[in-house]
Amino acid sequence: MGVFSKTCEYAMRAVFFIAHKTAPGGRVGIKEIANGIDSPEHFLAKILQDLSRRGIVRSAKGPNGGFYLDESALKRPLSDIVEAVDGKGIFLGCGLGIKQCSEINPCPLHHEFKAIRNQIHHMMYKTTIGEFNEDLDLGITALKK
Amino acid sequence: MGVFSKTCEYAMRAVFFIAHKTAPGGRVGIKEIANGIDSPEHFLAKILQDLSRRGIVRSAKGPNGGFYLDESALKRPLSDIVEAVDGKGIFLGCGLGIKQCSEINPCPLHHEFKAIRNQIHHMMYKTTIGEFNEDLDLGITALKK
DNA sequence: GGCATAAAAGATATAAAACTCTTTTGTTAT
DNA sequence: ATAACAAAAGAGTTTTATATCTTTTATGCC
Ligand code: FES
Ligand code: FES
Repeated sequence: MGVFSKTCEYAMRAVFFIAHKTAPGGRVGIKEIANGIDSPEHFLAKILQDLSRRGIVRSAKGPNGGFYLDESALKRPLSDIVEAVDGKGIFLGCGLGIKQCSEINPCPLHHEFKAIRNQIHHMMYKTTIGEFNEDLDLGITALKK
Repeated sequence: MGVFSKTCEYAMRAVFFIAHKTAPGGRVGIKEIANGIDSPEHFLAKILQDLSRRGIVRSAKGPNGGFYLDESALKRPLSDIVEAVDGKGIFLGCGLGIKQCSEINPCPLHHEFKAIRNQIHHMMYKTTIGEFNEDLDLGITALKK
């Protein structure tokens, strides 16, 4: 696996996709999202259900239903999604897996690892869900392949 | 999970432990290692078997047997262990999980993620297996709790 | 040789993550 | 009201990661 779980990767890509597709208003259905980010449809549905319960995305059933975001969601940091799905472990845990990362009982990598871990956190925290809409529009960045 | 798999975490801690314990020569048994890094004994045995097959650690059966390292191993980069256990995915894969991380078809996080990923790689590559023996001796750093 | 030691190898077991399928519930439009 | 639509919920299955247990093989010592 990479740095994040597959579930988390799908979650992030899906949210970016929803942000992009519904920027002009409207909703986007699970099939289109799954297709747009190249993920298994039913599995993604589960993930989005969860994000919906946690208030990160919104959803509507029935005709013209689908997923969308409210205004405030676009300004949320990406770290909210990571924490919702994978927990805070990645931002706080020891690189060598000892029970408790601390200054008092540090592992050999502590100093250097902490710096990198904080950078990951910082990157995810300053990145907002909505900030890539333009790039996606222009095709400068992509969410699959 | 953290950045690395549990298997990989155990592997790194075990190798540091072996490096430390056998610095003066001799070998160290699986029980002592498992105890010293707080890991399940039989599971760790599997991991070390694997590292042994890959030539990262050495082992000897019978009385006074156990695990040890040859000279050159102490100078190996930690990244060798990570690659042996988790593969290169963590050093090369896309942060959002798209099939292929590339400059041509980058995901929204590509630029920033790549920088961090390279730092992880660099940290693991410049860190050698033997370089923490002194700190461990002095109790400045620890491999459990 | 015979015994003790200790890792290697093999076979399972358990749990968690990843993925699939079916049914239910709520919505909209006719 | 009913038919079509689309997500929610529930109940699986499959795969991968993690962990345990048992048997075999190699080594050193007497
Ligand atoms: S103790 Fe290992 S990273 Fe802090
Ligand atoms: S394409 Fe996502 S990190 Fe390079």
